[in-house]
Amino acid sequence: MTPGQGTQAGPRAAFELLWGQRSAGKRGPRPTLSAAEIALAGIAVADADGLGAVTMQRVADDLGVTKMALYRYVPGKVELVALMIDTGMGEPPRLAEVAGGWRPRLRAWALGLFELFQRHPWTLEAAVGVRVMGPNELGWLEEAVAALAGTSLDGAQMLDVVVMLVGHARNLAQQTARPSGGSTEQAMGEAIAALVRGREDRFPALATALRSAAASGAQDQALEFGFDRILDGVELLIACRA
Amino acid sequence: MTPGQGTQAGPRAAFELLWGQRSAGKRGPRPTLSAAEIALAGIAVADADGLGAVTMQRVADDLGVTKMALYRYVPGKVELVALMIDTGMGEPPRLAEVAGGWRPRLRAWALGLFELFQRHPWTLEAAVGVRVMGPNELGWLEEAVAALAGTSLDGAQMLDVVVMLVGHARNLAQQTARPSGGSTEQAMGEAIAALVRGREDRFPALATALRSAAASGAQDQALEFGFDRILDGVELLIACRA
DNA sequence: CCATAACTGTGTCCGTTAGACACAGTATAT
DNA sequence: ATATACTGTGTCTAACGGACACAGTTATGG
Repeated sequence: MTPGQGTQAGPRAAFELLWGQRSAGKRGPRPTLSAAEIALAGIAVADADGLGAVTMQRVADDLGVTKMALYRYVPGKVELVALMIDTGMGEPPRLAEVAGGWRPRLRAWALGLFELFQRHPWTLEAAVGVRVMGPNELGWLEEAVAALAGTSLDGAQMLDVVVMLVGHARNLAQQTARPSGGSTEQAMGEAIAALVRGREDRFPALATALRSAAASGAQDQALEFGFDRILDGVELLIACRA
Repeated sequence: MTPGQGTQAGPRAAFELLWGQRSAGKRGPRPTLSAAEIALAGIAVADADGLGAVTMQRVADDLGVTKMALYRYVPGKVELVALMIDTGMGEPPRLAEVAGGWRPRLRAWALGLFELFQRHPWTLEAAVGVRVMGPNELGWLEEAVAALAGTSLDGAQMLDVVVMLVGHARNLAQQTARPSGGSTEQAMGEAIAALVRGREDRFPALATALRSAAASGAQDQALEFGFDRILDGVELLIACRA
């Protein structure tokens, strides 16, 4: 797409990289790198300077090799980013150790996902659109569905609940992302308030809501608030089905 | 960021483009274009061939001018994309005409947002991270908050509810996006099922959930399901506060 | 023990991208 | 009529992802 029309590899190559194991033919010089190392270097770059700074050149420089050497381990940049995402997710949390049934477990799961998005903000812009999920990402999904296994929900509903939680964690991480320390309510509130100021006639409801929010001083509860509402709704459904 | 280090204009330029009015000095030749026209051309390109195809060159070609002519109206590409987003949103829906109080109104609002994401899928990858909101985007927000104006919620809670709905609509549009007609449950379900197949031992809960979902045959209810759960939770809160 | 075959990393090249800048043409105000 | 402000164009650059040929390295088969 972007430059040079790229390799028309398609999602096939990404699948092989994420799920296939290195067959490791034995002949030839020892590989000085591995796809995992490259992914880690890319993650380091993305964490430090954003996804835009992740360049084959930059990653190669940080690893002390030439840009083209990376293509021995990684089919292309999109596949590298896909591997970065799955590597950055890491092992899914062990929810079986969380006591209290499905609700505290799902809550811990969603909170962990949110913290992950905060730790690696670039995943928000990297993991968009239809893409191939990796083993770790699927493992996260498995854990969440497993937490709902005992309930009266059917399979489709379980998946829908998980999608809801992902959406909320993701969307909230997105707004609390960049400006170096600004918290959720603060970042969003101040940005919007600055726009509404002087235009209260065009946005009256928004203006009063912002005044009320600023007066009550309650901050950074959007994440918890959303989880509470969603889980309340789910609990209601579970109760109705029993 | 990406190439050529770009203009270090910052969000200032985006704000001017989105909120400032063209002062329109009178001397010189008639401008053959306007920022709005350029944004519409960019939207057409993005709708047809994706955000990756939106190039200054491509947009300029479609408008019958040179690439550099665009820079007379638009500070740079990021500002153009910002204007594309706000233009693509269009006028916010008139919720006052929806009968039945806050719940049907919020539902209609969120559904409209979802349809908008489906109509312009590129907004999903364009509108990430902290960015300057435009007048239309703020107008959408105003409508949603206004729908909640009569309830017992305080300002911060109203904003939190809206954030939740945005997150769900966005996240769901993201999964039903590309593969040309694949519906939500189908697209996500089939993609995941293909990965789980042959690995049922690693993802047991997921495997049974997928089997159950496939058996029940219920499809494309993830959107409605999420809205119902969220609004149930909100209704519960409103009832508790009264 | 040696030759072959497979594998690795490097250098060079290409097309495309966003944007800078100087220039020529045009329409209005004085 | 002339100066001034504005428009669109052509040319240039740095950086990007990726193709490709090549030289160096190591395990394997004879």
